[in-house]
Amino acid sequence: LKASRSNVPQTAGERRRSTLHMDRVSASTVTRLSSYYRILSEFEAEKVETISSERLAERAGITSAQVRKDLSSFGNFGRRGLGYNVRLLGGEVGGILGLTRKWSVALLGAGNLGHALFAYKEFQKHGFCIDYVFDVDPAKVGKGWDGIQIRHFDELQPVATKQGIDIAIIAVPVQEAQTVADRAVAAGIRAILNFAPVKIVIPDEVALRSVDLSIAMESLSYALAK
Amino acid sequence: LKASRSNVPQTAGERRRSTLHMDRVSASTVTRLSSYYRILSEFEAEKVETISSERLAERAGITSAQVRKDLSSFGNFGRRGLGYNVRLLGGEVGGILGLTRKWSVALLGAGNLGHALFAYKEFQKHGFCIDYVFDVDPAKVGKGWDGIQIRHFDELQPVATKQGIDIAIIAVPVQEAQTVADRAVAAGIRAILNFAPVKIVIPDEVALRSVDLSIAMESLSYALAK
DNA sequence: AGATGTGAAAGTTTTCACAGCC
DNA sequence: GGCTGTGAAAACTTTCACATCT
Repeated sequence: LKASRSNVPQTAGERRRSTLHMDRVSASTVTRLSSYYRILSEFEAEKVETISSERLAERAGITSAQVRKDLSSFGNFGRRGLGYNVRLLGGEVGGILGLTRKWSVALLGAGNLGHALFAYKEFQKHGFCIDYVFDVDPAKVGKGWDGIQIRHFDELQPVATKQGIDIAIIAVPVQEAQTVADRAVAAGIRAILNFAPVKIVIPDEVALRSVDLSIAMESLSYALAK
Repeated sequence: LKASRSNVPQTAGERRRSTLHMDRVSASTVTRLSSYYRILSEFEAEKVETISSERLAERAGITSAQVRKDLSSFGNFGRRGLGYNVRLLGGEVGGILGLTRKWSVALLGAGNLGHALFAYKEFQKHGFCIDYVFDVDPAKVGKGWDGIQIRHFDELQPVATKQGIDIAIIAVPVQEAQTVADRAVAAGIRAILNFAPVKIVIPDEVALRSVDLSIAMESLSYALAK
């Protein structure tokens, strides 16, 4: 989208180094960053202080060159001859991924999948705490999970406006997914994680990621069928 | 792995066309195949008989050249000037993905996530029916979901040997994931779908796909943080 | 005319390999 | 000696564009 800055002369004052690096980062790099973050937490728990790209790569199941390239898109975090400081690098990666600040998350759909996501420990561990749950089913609205009350979908807009919601998780049946996404966008939500197996169309400025559970399954089926 | 055939002269008699095509197919192609399959089912439900790569691409949100390239790795399914027959192509794609035969699936871990996967409609719709559920928790073992009894993990090996299990879904906590995977492999299971956010190490001949729910979330967080 | 199937071109991602610093 | 950071090469993926068939 935006032109790479490397050939744009720095006009209005020098920018900070760390921001200089971010030309255009691929989705796979961001995905790997998540796994580096998890691995760094593991090493930190194991009281390891310093780590080489080689050892980080080993745990991630990739090459050390890949690790260094990925990290180098964001800055120079290592020290030649030594490696990376585990705690410092963890902090940097966490910062890049936006895990140092708290995001307000709303769960749209309180069915089986919704409940599993609500209870999913890893979300909490990484600072994603589901603050609001919405559904249309009168049998569910008003009930609570772990102290969080399930609200009616009609409250999405007012809650988003008053309290602010950063991320919406769509966990409704396929047929309703697009409508629910539209309402989330209308409510001003800027990021959507979609679990319904359907292509959601929303404006470009809203971030969208989809997780399709069947696709992984079908890829296995393909592997077996060969 | 295998050399491309294009420059290998056909020596010992003509091979069948459809098998000739499969050199080495990328993971992204297989992923897109899943989405073509879903879209073709939709078109079939809409009573559309013939479809062009252009219209298929439009629904999938990609280019028509991509659709044609993907399909051409498996055979010549279209007719020039006309397009593809929806029902026939659906059958071909389903066959390629191994969706025409029934796979026996075991769910390992009967927690929240396990339950959501067990109840997940899309798996059933695509012919993946969970036949067995295993857990270690004595409070769960012996109880049943929808007529399927939860068994103790120790029964995995005998059940796999006697009844045969094609695919194991790992839905246990991170710490136990590797152990559970090892036991699945030891029981002779050839395909594993892992939901624990950890790198599982198993022999190459066992197919493994991992779905990490946090990674999609962190990718959104990254997008918001920019 | 209309749309596929496919080489060749363009673009992207990964790996190599080594200069440069600790 | 050890290990990062990074241009250049290799590998892979997507798009173009057109010959080919109905």
